[in-house]
Amino acid sequence: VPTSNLHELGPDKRDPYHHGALREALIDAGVQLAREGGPSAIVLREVARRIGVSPNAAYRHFQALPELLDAIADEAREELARAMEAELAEVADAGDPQAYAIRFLLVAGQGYVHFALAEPGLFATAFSRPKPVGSGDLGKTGDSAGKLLDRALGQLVTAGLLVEEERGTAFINAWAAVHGLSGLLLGPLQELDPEEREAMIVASLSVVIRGLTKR
Amino acid sequence: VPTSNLHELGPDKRDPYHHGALREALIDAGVQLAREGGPSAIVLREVARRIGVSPNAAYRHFQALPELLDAIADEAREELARAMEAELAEVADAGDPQAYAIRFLLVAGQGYVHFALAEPGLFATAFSRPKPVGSGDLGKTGDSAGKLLDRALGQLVTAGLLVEEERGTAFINAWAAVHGLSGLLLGPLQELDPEEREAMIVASLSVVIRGLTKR
DNA sequence: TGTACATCAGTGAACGCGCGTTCACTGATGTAC
DNA sequence: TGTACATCAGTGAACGCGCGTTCACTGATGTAC
Repeated sequence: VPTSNLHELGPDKRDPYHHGALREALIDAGVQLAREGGPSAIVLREVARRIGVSPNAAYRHFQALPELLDAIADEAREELARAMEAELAEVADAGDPQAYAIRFLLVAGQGYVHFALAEPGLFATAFSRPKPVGSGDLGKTGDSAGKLLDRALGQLVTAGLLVEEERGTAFINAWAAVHGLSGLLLGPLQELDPEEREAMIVASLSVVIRGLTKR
Repeated sequence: VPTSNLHELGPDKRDPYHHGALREALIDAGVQLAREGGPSAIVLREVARRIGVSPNAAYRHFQALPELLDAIADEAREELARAMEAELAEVADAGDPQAYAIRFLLVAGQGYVHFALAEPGLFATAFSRPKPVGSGDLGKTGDSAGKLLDRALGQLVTAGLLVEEERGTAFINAWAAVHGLSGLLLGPLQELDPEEREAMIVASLSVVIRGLTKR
């Protein structure tokens, strides 16, 4: 194979010229670093090293490191949402809309905490460069995990378990519960064994749901 | 003043020999760095620089940097507890034990979140090197903030608002609520204005209390 | 269809920086006689 | 009370390291004629 043909064979790691999808490759490698060691493990030189590209090549695609970090954090948030969706896909609609709405919120919350426990590095990265959420558009715009929570709350409203005026409070409430639980289970409560952990997730979400829907 | 007398006058910044309280000074300076920039701002060389001591002097008092970091995180946790105590000191016992118990828990939670908002660097530092809390001794041992929460729950039990069997769940529940709220208000919800923020804190804690005490 | 040339996406070397830690040291302090 | 000496708590210099970023460059690609 003559050298001049290498480029016709598509991206080749050993031939760095015209990588073609370097931007995506940089983000992917960064996500991998985040997965392994959290936000502080994202290091431009190591990202480049993993792709087999010189460190300064990144500057063709990002103004500087922070811009790459933002892209990586975005990706981490997407992965969180995908993990939640995966768990939600298994929730069967069993006729009773009230039971379904409650179960949907519960599983969404479980998905959130499960992701934090399974991917602590990505979870921390997702919130290391927060995308501000305004009080007006809670769940409406922004990341897809927020949209899932908003959908869950909408179902509670439709089912008559939550009043529309409390939807904003409920949003923050439910989010705070799973977010806090995630932080604690990864931190001071890291010694809880898996069964205790799972029981706490369910109990915690149950209390929130009870508190929200009781009027 | 002859040079030989300097030491009799106690620690003197310009005369580094036999500083006397270097260990405490190192921790204090580290806490200050944490206050200003969070856990990642704690840097041994800068700590030493601020005291006016050579970097390696720290090795007389700490085996290595992580040991100093632990001491600083301990101190941050203490400061959190003190902030909560300060708010709790103003809670008046107004006869009704049920109302008092609820108010005590509410103010404890507010103190927690207020500290996070007022000292984000210290708050992050407090949880950057978590002291594991076992499932058996929730609030019994460990940091003093946990003891305050345990006291609050004890009062709820005494007042007949919480059953003893649910005390463990309640502990994690209430902690998760204020911890999560703190993280969100410092992160994605940082654009909420102070009134909205305060309303969310109260509303969030109310839901938890309602969910906990409703049986 | 072939060729000149601008553009694009990478390279290689170097920069200055600040870090944690180690080394051999030194001067002050406390103790034994 | 004075003196020899061990100990203690610091110093100063140096180490190796890895980082983000800048510079001038180069080879491949795409385009105009």
